[in-house]
Amino acid sequence: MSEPAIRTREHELPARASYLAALNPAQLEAVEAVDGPVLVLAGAGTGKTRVLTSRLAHILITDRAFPSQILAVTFTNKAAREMRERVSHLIGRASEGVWLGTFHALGARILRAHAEVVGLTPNFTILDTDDQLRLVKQLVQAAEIDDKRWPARAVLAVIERWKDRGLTPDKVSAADAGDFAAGRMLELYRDYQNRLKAVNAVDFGDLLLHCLTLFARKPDVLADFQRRFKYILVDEYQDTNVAQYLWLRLLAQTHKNICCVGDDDQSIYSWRGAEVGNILRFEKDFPGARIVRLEQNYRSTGAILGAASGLIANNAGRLGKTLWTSANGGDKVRVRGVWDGEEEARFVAEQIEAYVKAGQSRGAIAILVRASFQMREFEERFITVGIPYRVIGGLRFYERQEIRDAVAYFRLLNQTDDDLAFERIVNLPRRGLGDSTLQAIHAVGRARQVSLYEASRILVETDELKPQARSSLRRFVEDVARWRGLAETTDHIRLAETVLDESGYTAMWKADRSADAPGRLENLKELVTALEEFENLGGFLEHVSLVMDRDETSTGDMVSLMTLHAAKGLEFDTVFLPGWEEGLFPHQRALDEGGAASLEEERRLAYVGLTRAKRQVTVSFAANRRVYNQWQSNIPSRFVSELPQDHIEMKTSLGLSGVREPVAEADDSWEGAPGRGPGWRRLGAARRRLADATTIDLKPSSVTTGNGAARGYRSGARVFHQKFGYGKVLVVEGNKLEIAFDKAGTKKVIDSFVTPA
DNA sequence: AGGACGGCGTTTTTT
DNA sequence: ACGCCGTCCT
Repeated sequence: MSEPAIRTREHELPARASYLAALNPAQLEAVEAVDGPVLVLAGAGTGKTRVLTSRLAHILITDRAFPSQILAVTFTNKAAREMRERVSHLIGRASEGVWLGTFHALGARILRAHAEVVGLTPNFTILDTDDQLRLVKQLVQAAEIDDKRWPARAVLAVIERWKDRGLTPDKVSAADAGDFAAGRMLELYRDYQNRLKAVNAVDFGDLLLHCLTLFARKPDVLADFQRRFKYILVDEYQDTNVAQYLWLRLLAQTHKNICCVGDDDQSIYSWRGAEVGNILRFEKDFPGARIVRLEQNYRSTGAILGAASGLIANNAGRLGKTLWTSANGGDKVRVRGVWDGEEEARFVAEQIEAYVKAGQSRGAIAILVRASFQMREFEERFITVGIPYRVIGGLRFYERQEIRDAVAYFRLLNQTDDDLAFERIVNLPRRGLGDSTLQAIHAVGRARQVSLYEASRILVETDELKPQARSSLRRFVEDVARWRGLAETTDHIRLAETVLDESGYTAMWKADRSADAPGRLENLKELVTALEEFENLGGFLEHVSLVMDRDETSTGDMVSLMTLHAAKGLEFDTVFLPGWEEGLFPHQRALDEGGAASLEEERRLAYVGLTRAKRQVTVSFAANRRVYNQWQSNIPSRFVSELPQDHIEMKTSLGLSGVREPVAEADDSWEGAPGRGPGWRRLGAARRRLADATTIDLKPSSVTTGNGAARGYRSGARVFHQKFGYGKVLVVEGNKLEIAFDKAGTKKVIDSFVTPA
């Protein structure tokens, strides 16, 4: 330790000893090097979270700083939560007071305290993507730019990339702007920022960008923070964008005790502004920085590590790490070629059944795909044979339509200036306030320079609107006013219930006959329940837009299905990596648009996939795949041939060009599926295979999965299925049902997956 | 205001 | 093929 005068309270010594004793030499170095800048290059599975949490705990336990003098930044709420829990565990009490959170949550906290400096009030709204897009679309149209050629999505993407780079409109150069949006991109960016300010709102990028502006405008405020944060810790440093990097660099200037943990080989988010360059230039920015490499992997077998290392070695410009493990050997990475996507799904399902039969828990198995459309084939297969699974990723709670609608009501009550919220709900449920009414409101708003809500109040006092629209709008305005009044006397939970009820919003979903309406009502209930943890609507709104993430606590022993991106940071005993075909993985679009750099990012993605596995990996590729309902032939991914021979075991058959393997007998190509169907090498063309697909039936063993004693469904019965919604039973075959779903078409399903409707 | 029809896009996604 | 969006029609 560099400072000898560290005093440690007696009673904490044992704890201290134990948490340090649990570290390997490199980890210990990273934890104990608390003073001065440190970059920890942490390979996959080398215990980076342990290092971060131990380091934070170490700073607290050795009394180097008060909790409030520590800034610990993560990218996701999940990571923040985990870090808080683990630190609490290490120090034996709650880690309260530490500035621990995501970049955006911490940015918001700083910004709310000084909102006026950037022209906002402290109760500013944080917009979601929906709002952003609607706003941009309005601006593009107002500027009379062809929105077919320059869709809002693309315009917004440019704005966000600028924000990622820390560029406010005045910092964007003409060259940067280019001829995008008919050369008026910069103008649009300005308009966008002005509109946000006018409605007292920010987007996610602003949470950091406005901080930078604040720091530049108020050196004293910056100096306060710089002095306050004696120690800074950053997780997933390879994912930081320029704005985040600048934010960190500024805050670290006084004490320079910044510790960034990252892995350049796991940088997979450049497409949303992440700069691997940040990690590569760390030493330059923080002279004298100490670099610690964590190279001992505690997760995977030697075979898996060997395969992954061999693959990633094909990338240039790495900082370079040599992962090693004491768990040498292990099963080789299995590589399987199959005929088409359906067969791939069937193969994976059979393998999973075999693993489960052999005693493996389903929760320890994951299928990691490149693109989410690949999931469908697996889901269908799993449903058919009754393998319980869960999809990780997808819609977050806040992104659900009904939640956004409800939140828009709350936002309007919180701040009547929130025009975007107003627009969203003024006619939801339908109140007969259509385009013409909305236009009239907009006109008044523009003329008087007031919010849409204010404009509506003015408008209902005139006779400009037709009587019907006028009374309807008056009713809405009065409702909002009443609810706002109610907020003075009632708690926010009652208020929320009242609003959702009196607005007719709940009734709207109750009247909806579609399959997902009951679920939406459930979600609304959950939303109200979530309110209980907050003192007021404002705090709740912050939480809902910044913190509340998807509900992934669904219980049960289930196989996980997710994209490779969603898998970062997770680990499983057994991992399936399907779809390793040129064009899909690496994805054609990455190859077309990003050149060599994108190919390397795809390769890192493959590396991330492989290193998720502790014990077994199965890579697979299909010769044919239906893409947008057209059959497409593919060759195996170049990544397949980049896997070192010694660590893989490949089985495939004739007909897959680009594979150097000898022809294997069809039957022994398939472990766990002896004697199944004719090997496809004997089939001529895709057409024949198509005909064949319907004749290959379920293996009897497959059908017994699930808890499926006969449930006595009869044909004609109405049933409900978690994923497919309502439907009618057509055929009953043992515990297999053929069901015509109202929305999802006709499917075969195991009876235990449906309930009587 | 709301349903019907046609055109388009269709990698990855946190906050 | 499909679903979403925008436009057009009733």
